[in-house]
Amino acid sequence: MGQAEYGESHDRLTRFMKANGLKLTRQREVILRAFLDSGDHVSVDDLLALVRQSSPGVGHATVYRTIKLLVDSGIAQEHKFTDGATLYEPVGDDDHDHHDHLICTRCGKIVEFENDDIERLQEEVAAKLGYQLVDHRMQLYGACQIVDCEGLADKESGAVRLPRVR
Amino acid sequence: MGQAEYGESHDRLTRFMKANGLKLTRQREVILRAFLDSGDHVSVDDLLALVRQSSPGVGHATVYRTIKLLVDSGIAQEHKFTDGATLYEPVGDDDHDHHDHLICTRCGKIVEFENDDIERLQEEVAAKLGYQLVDHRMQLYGACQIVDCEGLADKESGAVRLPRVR
DNA sequence: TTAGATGCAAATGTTTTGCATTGCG
DNA sequence: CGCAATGCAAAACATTTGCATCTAA
Repeated sequence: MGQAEYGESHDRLTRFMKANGLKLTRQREVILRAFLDSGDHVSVDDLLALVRQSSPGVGHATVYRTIKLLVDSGIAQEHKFTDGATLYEPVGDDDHDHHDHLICTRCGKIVEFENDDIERLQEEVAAKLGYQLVDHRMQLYGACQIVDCEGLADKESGAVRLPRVR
Repeated sequence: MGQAEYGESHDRLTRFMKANGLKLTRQREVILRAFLDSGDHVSVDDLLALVRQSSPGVGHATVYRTIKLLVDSGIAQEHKFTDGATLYEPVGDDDHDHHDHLICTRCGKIVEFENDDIERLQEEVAAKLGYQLVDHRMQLYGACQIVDCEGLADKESGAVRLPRVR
């Protein structure tokens, strides 16, 4: 989210590659571009389809391997929802980073939100139990009251821009 | 979790079966007993192994099918963590129901906790976005400061009794 | 008796891996 | 040139399903 630009992410990827003795291949560049163009919440399969529009020869194993690289280099974020394949979204360049998801149980639409109070309480809980918080997953599942929700196809689930909920 | 007793769960299962025109088979009783005996956070594979100690002939498909029944009848709760198989735990008879998990990133130990403030905030967030909250998943991943943690085998992850964190 | 349950094997869907070949640096 | 990356096919997992057989009610 947050309109990650290609150049910036490309630089980041290049740096990551260099730092780890990896190579910047044609496929990796194509995958990166497709990933950033896609917007958000794509599965490896989605991404493969996008990539193949311009580069039909790319194998799915390459996409699996590359998306992991994007995660490790801080370009992509991984989300495992209750079912289906793992989804990935670009990490924002801006400050909207710690967000969670609310998934509509009727149409599968994914809404992103952030709530600093919850975030803070999570830290507190972990600390009180004697843990150093490393990561968290929070997903809310709910039915939306909006009319157009029900009609949405399962695949037609565009995410909504970050509301800041207080 | 709240020491679910066999008799009680058995009754519940019987009622559920009757209500849905299903049958209470030998296998289902064995699986139920093994599940309750196990304590908590078992995978279908764990459960199958337990079941086969007393009933070697049971097939894994049966366990998959039965554990779903236990979930539907309110005896078991399902948890999908970041990796590995889905884990199940008995639902407590007592009032400790809405709890979440903190998973140690070093040893995999699962600590349960409940925090009403977070719970309330989740409801609030959903409501403000126009959703009726149906379910939620919250998992904290952290490294514990306790000495004996590091040594624990990956499989040796016993869950700790519900601390109420405020 | 009969609808539902079982056990097996096979199918599914997602992700990983082995390996011969290709290509970046 | 040499090591890493690719593409393919196959393997690895977790879970589901088809089907002939069994069994609870």
